[in-house]
Amino acid sequence: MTETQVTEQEQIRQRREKLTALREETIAFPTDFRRDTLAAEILAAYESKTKEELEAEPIRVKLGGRVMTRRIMGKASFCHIQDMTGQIQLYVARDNLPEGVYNDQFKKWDIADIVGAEGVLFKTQVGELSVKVDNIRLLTKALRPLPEKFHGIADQEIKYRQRYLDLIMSQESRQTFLMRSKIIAYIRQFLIERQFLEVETPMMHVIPGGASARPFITHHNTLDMDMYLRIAPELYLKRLVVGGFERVFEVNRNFRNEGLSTRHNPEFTMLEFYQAYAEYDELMDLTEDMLRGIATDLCGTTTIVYQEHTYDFEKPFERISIFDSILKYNPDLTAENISTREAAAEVAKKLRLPIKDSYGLGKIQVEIFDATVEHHLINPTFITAYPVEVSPLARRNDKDPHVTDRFEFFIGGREIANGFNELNDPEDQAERFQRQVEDKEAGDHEAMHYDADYIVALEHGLPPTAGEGIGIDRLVMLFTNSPSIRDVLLFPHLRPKA
RNA sequence: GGGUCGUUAGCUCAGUCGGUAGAGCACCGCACUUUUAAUGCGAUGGUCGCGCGUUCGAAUCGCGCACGACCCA
Repeated sequence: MTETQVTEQEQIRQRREKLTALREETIAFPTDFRRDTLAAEILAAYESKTKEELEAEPIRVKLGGRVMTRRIMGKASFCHIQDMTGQIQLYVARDNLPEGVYNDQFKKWDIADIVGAEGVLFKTQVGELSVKVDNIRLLTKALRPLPEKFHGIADQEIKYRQRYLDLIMSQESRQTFLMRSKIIAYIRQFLIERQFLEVETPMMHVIPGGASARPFITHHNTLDMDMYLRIAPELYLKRLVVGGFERVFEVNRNFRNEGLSTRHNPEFTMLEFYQAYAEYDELMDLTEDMLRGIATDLCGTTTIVYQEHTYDFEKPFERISIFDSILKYNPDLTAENISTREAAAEVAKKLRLPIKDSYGLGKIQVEIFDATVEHHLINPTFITAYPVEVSPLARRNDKDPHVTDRFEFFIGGREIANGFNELNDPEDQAERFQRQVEDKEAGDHEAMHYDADYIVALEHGLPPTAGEGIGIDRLVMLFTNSPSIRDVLLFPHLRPKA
């Protein structure tokens, strides 16, 4: 006996013994079983049939699934099996099966085992559509028991670390990830219909760019150089627009070396898309259409409930500049209070915000916004006209050179999207990168690098373009009423198990 | 980084004032051919998160650590 077998719990040991016996008499893990239908398909098609109709015209089915419950009553049993669509009840009686199968096989199987069964549909005394089984096989022996059937898994840690158990046990959790898949598929279709081309750009960057964030560092052995996991695909996608792919998008992972929280995971999924010959207000329209479409087509309603709030996706979303939003939510402030660096710094000081000497007016305005406005943005809201200082890749506004043609989108006090007219002036971009390098040298770890190759691309000519990024995880949280980003990530990052 | 709560059987949870570790589900045995949290009877199963301390004696009290959840920055 090995070390593990000695310490193994009794229940696992018993199952392992059954597997050993199984190996001796047959192929323990057969692969030749084929099913011809699924639990939910059967329920959808025959639920409405009466007991008599099912008896008059017997319907044969072959199903595979995991045994979730078992009620053994001597020579007959009921059990529910679960496949990817849901559960259906099997009626397994000794006299309906080939000689010996019931006593020598079926009764020795356990909850969690995976079986293949065939038989005819019937209605039980209380009217549950079930399968009267006349042939059943064990397909996969499960060596470990399932969590308690009634309460399921209460420990969040187990739900995250052993997601497969959560998926087996929780219909709600399966629903969330089904919805996630549908949302992403919807977005793909939505963009492809509008002539966007889906592309894949590098995950490993020599210069991390496209966002303000600390990157993960990795190392390429052959080239003997450090590389960075991407923090955003932006600069590559815009290179593609230079190349003539005038509408592109990518849905994929970004990596940011930051803390973990209910809203942050080190790797998260971002949609970025770029449309030449468009401006940012058109992307706001497109974003509204997309979100309204997800609500209508996938949720079946424009009224979205998230935690304690209800959102109406029917109405047009509010659009307000960051400057005006500060005044709106700080009635004691006037335009003068946030129009000069000196006055704004005074306001920030009263709010006890940490303001560094290197911060200009724009950065201070954004700090005030983050502290006093962001959490108020419960209803879907576009905040526009972000300062140039915090928007190193966005095009300067023609009328007000202090701000950019940019917006961010908020729901429930959370940032969901960020879009702007792309800065396609290579000389302006070079100056902005230079400014970022100065910030980095001054100690700002999140400041951008100077990407000379990207400047060369811009020098070849980026057509007038608007682009946007949407945080998919946060979007899925919204549409699945999930309080934590971990609830919408199949395998969220946790601290290593002790 | 700070605060609050939690960690006891495979799972869900009790555990009184510090005095031999409890229940339900699961599992095992017996009975049971329309059950569905099946039922009835019986049995098995424990490094009480880890470490140190207080004490005649610690799941219980104290300190530290680990992990998790929530809130705050």
